[in-house]
Amino acid sequence: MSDVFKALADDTRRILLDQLFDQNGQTLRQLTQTLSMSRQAVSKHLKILEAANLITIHWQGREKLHFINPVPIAEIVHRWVGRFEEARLDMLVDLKTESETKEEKRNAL
Amino acid sequence: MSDVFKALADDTRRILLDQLFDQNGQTLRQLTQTLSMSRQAVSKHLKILEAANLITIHWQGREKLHFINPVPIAEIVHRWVGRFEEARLDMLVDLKTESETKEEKRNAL
DNA sequence: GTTATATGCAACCATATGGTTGCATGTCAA
DNA sequence: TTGACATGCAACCATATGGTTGCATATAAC
Repeated sequence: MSDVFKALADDTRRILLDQLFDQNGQTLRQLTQTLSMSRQAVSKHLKILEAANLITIHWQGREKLHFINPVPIAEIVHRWVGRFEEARLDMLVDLKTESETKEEKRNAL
Repeated sequence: MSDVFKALADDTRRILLDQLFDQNGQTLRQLTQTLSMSRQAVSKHLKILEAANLITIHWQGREKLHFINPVPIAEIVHRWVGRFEEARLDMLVDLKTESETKEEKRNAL
């Protein structure tokens, strides 16, 4: 869970996911081409994405194919979105009662 | 956008958001109490959350109150969830056609 | 079989990150 | 006004992170 957030925190790794959303199953070499960094750097990023279960690897001869694995993140992020959604609704109430006291405000959510 | 992901990547900061989901508008001192680290460390984390627009600050005398700001993240994360949802549906197709060729597989998503 | 291609592994490096401590400042309360 | 309390600021430190390069290995192509 922590791994997923950490994996998503890096710009390069989000770009890599973008790449795979665009065309799934690309090789390391392919994914490297659009980025301005070494193959090894990209490989490290992909390893982190794999460890976070955001992508899966399929070997085909000497080529390493990368596929998006959307299952685990969906639930996790959903949980967080859900909580922020609730908070958003409650915030509307918050705005309406701008003049309330500190104690009341503390208990608003 | 990048800031939001980076802010969420840290365990302590997610705990802090948890704290605020539990009781909104807590002071720095209050938020520090449950964590086993210095007030200054917590203050830094809160600064990062504020910079990412995930919380907002209200000063009340010498006390700094922290409130969750759910608006910006909701949209951003929604975008990502949406894409992963799409990918999840497509992956079902993927699984069904396990025996397809590499080229076909590359174009599956 | 030889050469080119796709990748892994390991050492190394600069900077970012998450924490600390010490001191300064502003506000509340006696 | 004096003291306690809530916070900020700055320097400092250890480790994590994101990148590099050089070399090794396995597969494909000629």
